[in-house]
Amino acid sequence: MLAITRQDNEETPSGAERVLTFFRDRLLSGELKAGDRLLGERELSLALGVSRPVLREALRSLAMLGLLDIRHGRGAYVRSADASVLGQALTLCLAPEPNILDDVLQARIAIECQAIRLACARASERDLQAIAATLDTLVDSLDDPERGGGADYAFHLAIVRASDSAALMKIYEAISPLLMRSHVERRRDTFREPAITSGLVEAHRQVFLALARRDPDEAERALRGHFRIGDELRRNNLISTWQERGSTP
Amino acid sequence: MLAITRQDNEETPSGAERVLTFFRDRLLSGELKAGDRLLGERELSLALGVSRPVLREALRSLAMLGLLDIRHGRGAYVRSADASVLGQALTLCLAPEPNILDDVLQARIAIECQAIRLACARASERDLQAIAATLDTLVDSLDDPERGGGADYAFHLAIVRASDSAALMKIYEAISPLLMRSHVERRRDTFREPAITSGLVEAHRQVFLALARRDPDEAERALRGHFRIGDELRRNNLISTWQERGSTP
DNA sequence: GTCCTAAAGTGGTATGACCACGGACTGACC
DNA sequence: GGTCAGTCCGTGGTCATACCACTTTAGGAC
Repeated sequence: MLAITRQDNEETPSGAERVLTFFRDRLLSGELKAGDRLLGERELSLALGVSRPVLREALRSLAMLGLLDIRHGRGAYVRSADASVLGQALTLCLAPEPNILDDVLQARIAIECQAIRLACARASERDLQAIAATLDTLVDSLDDPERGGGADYAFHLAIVRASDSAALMKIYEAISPLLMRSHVERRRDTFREPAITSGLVEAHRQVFLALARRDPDEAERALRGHFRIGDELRRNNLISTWQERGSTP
Repeated sequence: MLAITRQDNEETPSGAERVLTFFRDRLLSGELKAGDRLLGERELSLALGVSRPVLREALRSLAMLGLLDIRHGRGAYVRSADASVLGQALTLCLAPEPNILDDVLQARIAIECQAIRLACARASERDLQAIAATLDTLVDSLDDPERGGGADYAFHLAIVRASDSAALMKIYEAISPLLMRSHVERRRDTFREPAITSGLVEAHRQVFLALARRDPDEAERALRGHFRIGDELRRNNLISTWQERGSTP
């Protein structure tokens, strides 16, 4: 059901509902595909038998869900499925939860560990080359926190992409905004010392090698190890920060 | 950003935008919390300086995102974060993808495997008892496909819940609708013979025991084994179906 | 006290008009 | 002939107003 406010039993699908179901059906069935242009609001409202404000409410709602791209003076276009809406919805859903920025890492680990297993079986040579390229970028940008962070993300994203699973990819994109916020937040706690960064590269290399050898168990093990190390580093930094504060109140 | 159609640079936040950001901010900051009742549309439109149709567009959009519950004759209430919207958004995002009902199983495996690892560390005694209860239901409803399917889902859901990770839980709820469709679709391919069902119970029991022993590696191994067996069964059934069709065209 | 009814308040819809933006056509100018 | 400017048309964006449908509630009849 696209319409939220509805749970009654098949009465008269009041105007706005009709419009929503009308588009939902056509979007799900593929009759309306990305890039298609909708009729004008006036014609549509006439065709669907509703007033223009009602039609607009439905259209705006669909735009809010990221399904339509409505542009002033031009018209409404069907938008290609976009994970950004998912990310927004997830952010809003998880907003009231405590420690969500820590918790979202669990989802990240979940997706990536399964993705790398699939990637071991499905990754094409081009996928592997793409991942290797992100590794090169990672090495090149060790001293640049900004670029380095981007390369890090690109590496992990490339792995998920190599899994060739649309579901894993969409979910990963959906949690990406929260992942970014989490990453930014813990930048305050993590220092990139040379010893750490070199270890970081090595960890990524191990993950990549296991993947290139098409060894799922080893790849997942390496990946989990990589995550665990990062977690411990952050924890240690937090501890030492506390200790410093304790000694100099 | 809650508003999709906007990417320009800080011009005049046209009416509808103002309303959207107004509510988005108050929802994210917690100033508006679940259960709160909004002012009437007429008062709100007056207070925010927009016309009622515009105000309604924004309100309906928020309702579409599951953030508001608007009821005729009563008013608009802030809704507690609900994963059902996520599920709908995910369904619409994944609609154009081929074989999405198979692919969503990868996401399921990803979430559950990480969830059971966390559950090994975090599950309370009550969590374990809840999981055990679903196992009992599963055994009791072996001959009832309907109840059996429900018990099966309840078992896996209880594991995710025991992980005590809001993110994993929300995502699992989000993919649940697709999971259901997937389950229904492959009911046509899977026959529940006595030998299979007994094996099914045993597989679930092994998963539960490993979890109760708080052994993450073993628990994940058992869970992956359970998924793999189900996959192979389905594949074999498909093969035999094809062979039958081939022999009797 | 209980029940029914009517009024008030709420969201739902419709109409019509006007404004703002974008593109296309057409004309003049180079 | 090509290019640029202005105008016009179609589009979404907004507004005001009126009326309808549903829910609740308060008042009156019993």
